[in-house]
Amino acid sequence: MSGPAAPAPLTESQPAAPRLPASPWRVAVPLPVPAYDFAPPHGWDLTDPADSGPMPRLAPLGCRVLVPWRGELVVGLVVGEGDAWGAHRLRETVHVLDDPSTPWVTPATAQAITAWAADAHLPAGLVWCDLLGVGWEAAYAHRVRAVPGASLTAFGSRVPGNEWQDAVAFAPALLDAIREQGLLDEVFAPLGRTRTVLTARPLSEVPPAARQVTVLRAVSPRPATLTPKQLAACEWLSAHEPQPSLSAWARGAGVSSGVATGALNAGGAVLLTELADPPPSWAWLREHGPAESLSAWATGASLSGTPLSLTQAGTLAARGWAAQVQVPAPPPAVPAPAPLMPGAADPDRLPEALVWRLHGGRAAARFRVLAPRIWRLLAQGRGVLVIAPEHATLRLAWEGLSGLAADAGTQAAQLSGQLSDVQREHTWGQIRLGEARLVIGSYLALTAPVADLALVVVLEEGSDAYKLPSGSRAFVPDLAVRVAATQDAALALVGSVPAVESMPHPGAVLPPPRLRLHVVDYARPPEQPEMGPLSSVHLTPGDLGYPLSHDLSRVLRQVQERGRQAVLVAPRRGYSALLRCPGCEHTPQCRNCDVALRFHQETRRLTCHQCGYHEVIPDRCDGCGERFWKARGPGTEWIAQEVGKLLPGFPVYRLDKDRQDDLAALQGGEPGVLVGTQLLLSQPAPPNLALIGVTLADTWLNVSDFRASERYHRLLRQLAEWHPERAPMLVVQTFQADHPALRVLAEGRDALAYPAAEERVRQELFYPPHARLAQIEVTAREAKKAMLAAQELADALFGAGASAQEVLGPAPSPVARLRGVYPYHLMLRARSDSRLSQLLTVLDSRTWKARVRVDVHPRGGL
DNA sequence: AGCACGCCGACT
DNA sequence: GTCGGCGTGCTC
Repeated sequence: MSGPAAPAPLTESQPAAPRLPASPWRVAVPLPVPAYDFAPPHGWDLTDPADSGPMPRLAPLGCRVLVPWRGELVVGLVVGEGDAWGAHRLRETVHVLDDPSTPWVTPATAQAITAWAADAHLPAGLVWCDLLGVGWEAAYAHRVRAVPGASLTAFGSRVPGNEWQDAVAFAPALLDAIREQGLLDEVFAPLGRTRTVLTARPLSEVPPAARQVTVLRAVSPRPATLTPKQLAACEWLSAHEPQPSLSAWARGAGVSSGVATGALNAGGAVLLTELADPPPSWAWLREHGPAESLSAWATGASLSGTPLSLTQAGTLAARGWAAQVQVPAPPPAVPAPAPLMPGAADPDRLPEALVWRLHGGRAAARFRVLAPRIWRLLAQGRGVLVIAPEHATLRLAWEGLSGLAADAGTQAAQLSGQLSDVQREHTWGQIRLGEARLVIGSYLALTAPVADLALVVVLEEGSDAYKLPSGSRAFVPDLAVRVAATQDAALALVGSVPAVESMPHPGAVLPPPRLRLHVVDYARPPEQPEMGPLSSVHLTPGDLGYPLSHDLSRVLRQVQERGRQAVLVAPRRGYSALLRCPGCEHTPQCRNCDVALRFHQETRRLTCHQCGYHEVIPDRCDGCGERFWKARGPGTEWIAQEVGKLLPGFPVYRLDKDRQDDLAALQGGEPGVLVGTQLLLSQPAPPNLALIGVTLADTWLNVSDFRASERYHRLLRQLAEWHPERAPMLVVQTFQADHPALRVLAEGRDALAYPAAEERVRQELFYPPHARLAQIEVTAREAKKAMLAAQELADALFGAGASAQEVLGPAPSPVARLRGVYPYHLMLRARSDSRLSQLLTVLDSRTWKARVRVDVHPRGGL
């Protein structure tokens, strides 16, 4: 390849020593397909400036490349070396986008993620598409020509010639056909980010037509034929010339326009075409410009005393006084680091193990303990990556840690979906060039090319938010383990409470935050359940009060009296979990899924929380024609309504997926009650918080998932440390007041108590961390088809030597029908990752009669 | 994922 | 006679 702008890694070929051919490259494209092999670009193995021996150049691992894909060029990531050249004739990589000395992704990370994808039996492209959030959209100028001496007439009439031409002039498929024959020369040049601005065009470049004006000037000597009035007008004109128009002249001279016309016709004045003075707004733009837009020009000029309307600005620009030019865009604004905390250089008392944990206390306290370690590593010139599961944790981490970077001689960079694409791209560049060595972000930061990575911190490693909802269903902490291990970096698990899986690692624990806990035990009411009014019938066990117990109501009234703040956590959004006919017990169901429809009172709708299907509330019961419904299982709407009845006149706010009230007053310290779902924890705690109520804790336990109680315990711990200083009263209403996940809090035990107990249970039951799980999901439109395919799969597994302990199921999904399909689940349970991967190879042994999907390390029932 | 190919029901 | 449903297969 040659040309004016040869791409970075390619130089003119030198007289080559005998060389082995380079291996193919394995390239992941952002599609749910495996990584495919491509040949290196033409000439790649001939031209390594750094090396003269008979070795092929290595694959540019972690670099982005352009590869031909279905007749077009797509961005791919080099994730490994391909198999030795097989029978398949490989297409060539067209271009390497990144300089191999600063790859887009750290080569070790590229391998770690790809290896995980292989172990999970997922296509590499699917995993990379999920995890690499920035870089797939490369902006480049692309020019083509025919290879010198080649004739492209066989490809048609509109084909590249011998001169370089912009590739957009040709159909991608045509170019690819020529490319495949080796007859296309191509050059690529990266395009920087630009913006369009308005500048004042230099006078010499303003079109002459724009500058010319017709003006009136007096003629001297004055013709003798002028009337007295015409003469006076001409005298005035000679003192005030040039005049732009007859009417302006007449007005100025104080005569009628007839007199002026007459004077002109009599030869007392002439119309001349002259070069005008540039308009003042042009001069303004030349001095103060460039302007971002027409309106910016108009307002800017007007503000500094040069009146300019938007239409005038438009006219001037159209006539050529201003030009639109592309200028390099300035770097986007990125989040500012927090001020430096004191104590960063304090002694570091944290474990030195390869994997360790730090839990308990409050977030700020954990970051204070963590800071000396991070500071030390940064000061040594190494890199640190901090991963948070959601925005609230990310914000706290940024506040608590980002200040360390400046003091340790580097920068902190934030990477999350909160930022714009442009911001993320800019930040990625800073990280890639080693300018920012402290990276704090969401899962999108996991593949960031952090220089000399020494430590990966996973915050709240047990959080379900780490389970990616999209195709790969990856659990981010699993990948963080791999990323850290391949780079010999340590892994720290830091959060309010350790995941049960973290317990085997060494660690530190901070004392639990102060807690005032009150448990309302619904299971121990006086005998004789008593029938109440409609909204509080069956579920009311005795007279404890439902859904707000008398105890909770009493504290809520105190909150109102004292002008404080309270938060109520409801287990679901909407008004109620379901509607039931009091006559025949019929419950409206979703038409696509086997679940009851949720009742939303505000929209008067029944909605499926699985698939989004909704309908208006039926007038009468399908089964018996009854006209009234009974609501069961209170949600946020119901709770908020009860609070409104209990505390008349007291502000009630709501926060869930359906409704996000403006919480400015509450965050400013004004009194009120906030009712919401778990989404509440994504907000800072209101400053005057005196009470947190959990309206029905049992909902977190009634989930068919072995992690349900762990999740419930984590929720309680997070609520307990939510407020950064205070210890609000935590009121938990439950039918299971003796549940150990709750009891350890009541007993003031530390963050390890419950996970440690749970780990012992898991050991007996052969569950994580003592086993590795993978769920195989088999789905089909007919239940029987899915069931039979799942059974065949199970038989194949047993045939391949799986034991009865290793294969659980198949069983229908907890929701038997979802979005119109029937999922069946098969759980694999192995001693080790390698055994699990070995069992999973059975999936690839043949094709199955239903859709099969693997979820390694599944979490959550639904 | 997208896009082709391919085989069976309701219509200009 | 065709248009169009989505099942299956392929992408280096």
